[in-house]
Amino acid sequence: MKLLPVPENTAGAVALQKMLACRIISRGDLISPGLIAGADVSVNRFGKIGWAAVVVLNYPGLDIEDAVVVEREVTFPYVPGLLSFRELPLIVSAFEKLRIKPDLVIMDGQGIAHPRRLGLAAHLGLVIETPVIGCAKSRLCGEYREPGTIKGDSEPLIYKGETVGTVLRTRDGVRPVFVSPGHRIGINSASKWVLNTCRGYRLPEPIRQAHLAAGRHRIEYNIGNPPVRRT
DNA sequence: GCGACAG
DNA sequence: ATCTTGTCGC
Repeated sequence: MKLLPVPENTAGAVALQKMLACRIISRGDLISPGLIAGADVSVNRFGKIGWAAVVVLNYPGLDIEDAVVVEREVTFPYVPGLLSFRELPLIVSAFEKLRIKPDLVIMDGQGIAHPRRLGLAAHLGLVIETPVIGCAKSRLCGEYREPGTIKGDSEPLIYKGETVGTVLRTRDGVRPVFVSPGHRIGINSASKWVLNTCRGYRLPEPIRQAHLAAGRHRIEYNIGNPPVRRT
């Protein structure tokens, strides 16, 4: 089956998600992933062009070993719950250009903490057949109690009576992040590796570096293509 | 019908 | 996501 088609409409996209979700493996642990990648997408103001960045870091050093940024037109609109159809084409093509393949990926967005259990990170895991963790900056679905205020404090994220992820404080006094398995990793291991790759900032280093890389390319584009202005 | 709603 | 400088707080 085609894992990432261009959906005819939202109904088709939803139907595909329901079929793919049953393939997700949300269990397992990783003992020592020597290479951890971060992925993120930046889209310009009009949602016309996007930049997908994938940065591979070694662990535990977290030095950059490889980085790829892909620039491409974004076609699918942003619809809550259907984000993967908008961003995955870019992300996947960036992964294909990577010289070094990571043992684990941390992706900006939800994993199985999704209405149909197929958030961006889960969908990515199926496509690249690699362990992926979803680490989102805000909630899409599910309920939770506010975790303690200290780095490492956490609370389960529960959706329809089922624990789908972890609300995790990655730094003292900042808003928590929403961690959930994407594919080939369990809930506990997912939050463990997010915490292990946090170095003084709210977001784990792999995602932070990917975000920075994508942003740099967007700036370059803006310099070469000055925005038209009205006087 | 109403509110919620990753990026 | 993006538009954006200074500013309040640990």
